[in-house]
Amino acid sequence: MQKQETLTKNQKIILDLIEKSDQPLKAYSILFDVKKKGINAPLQVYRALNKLVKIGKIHKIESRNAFIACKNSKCQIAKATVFSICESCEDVTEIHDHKLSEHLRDFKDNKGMKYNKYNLEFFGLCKKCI
Amino acid sequence: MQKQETLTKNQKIILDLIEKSDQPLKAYSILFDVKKKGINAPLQVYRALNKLVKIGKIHKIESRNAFIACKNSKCQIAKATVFSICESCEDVTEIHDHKLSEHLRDFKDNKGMKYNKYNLEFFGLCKKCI
DNA sequence: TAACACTGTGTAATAATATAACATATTTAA
DNA sequence: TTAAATATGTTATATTATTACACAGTGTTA
Repeated sequence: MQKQETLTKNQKIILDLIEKSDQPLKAYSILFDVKKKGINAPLQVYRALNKLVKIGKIHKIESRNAFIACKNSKCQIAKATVFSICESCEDVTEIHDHKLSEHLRDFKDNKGMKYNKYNLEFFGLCKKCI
Repeated sequence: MQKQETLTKNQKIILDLIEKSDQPLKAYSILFDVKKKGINAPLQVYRALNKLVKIGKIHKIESRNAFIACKNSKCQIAKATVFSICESCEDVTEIHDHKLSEHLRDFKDNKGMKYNKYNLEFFGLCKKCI
């Protein structure tokens, strides 16, 4: 069981917006969209985004500087993310593959490093774009 | 056998610099360092970086917006990269793990997507920082 | 209750990362 | 030897993200 986070007003507004989109949103496009709700400055957006990432409600697509909601409602996994990204249409999908997750979770390098997180991004062409 | 790329002057200058560092360098720190060699503008740096990434001589650490040389001299693998990143000292190491590479290379999602590239970043604490 | 830590807010300014647009030069290939 | 492709140099600008400061709310804890 995990502590149920209570979101603040700004965090809710921004999470709502991201959850309504099935594709990643960029910080300044979020800013544009939430101006009508009284969020005026980049920092207000980034603060909310950082918090939402931290608690696993959204993930950052590092190669795209964009943020996508985690569809896995029970997801506490801010720490183990896998995405597929179409380089043509930029469609992004989060991948939940048990075997792959296991493999990555159990991965040990030869340097004695202790991992607590990973992010994997696959690139290619989606069905539509092939 | 692969076509041996001939690098231009700017590309060589920037590759040299990155190869001399065992840690990732950021574009504007590269710019600062190569100003004495007559490279004056961000775009000159980014153009060289993009080319070097494309031919696999360097890799971009997406989560850090930084560039590291590929130590694997035979590396044609701009397309399959794995890194370990220490979140305390920011030490970055490229990982070459045959079994892991195989697993990732062979990964198929359930959406019929055709992958041609992936990037995996592990985060944690290195030996020194534990 | 007051003192404190902690987290969040709002605002302005600025830093850091990256690309567009244009004119020109060099290299490669037909 | 012309055309296509790639690279250069420069200026300006777009995009992404943080610093710094003043203050407000919430929950200890003493």
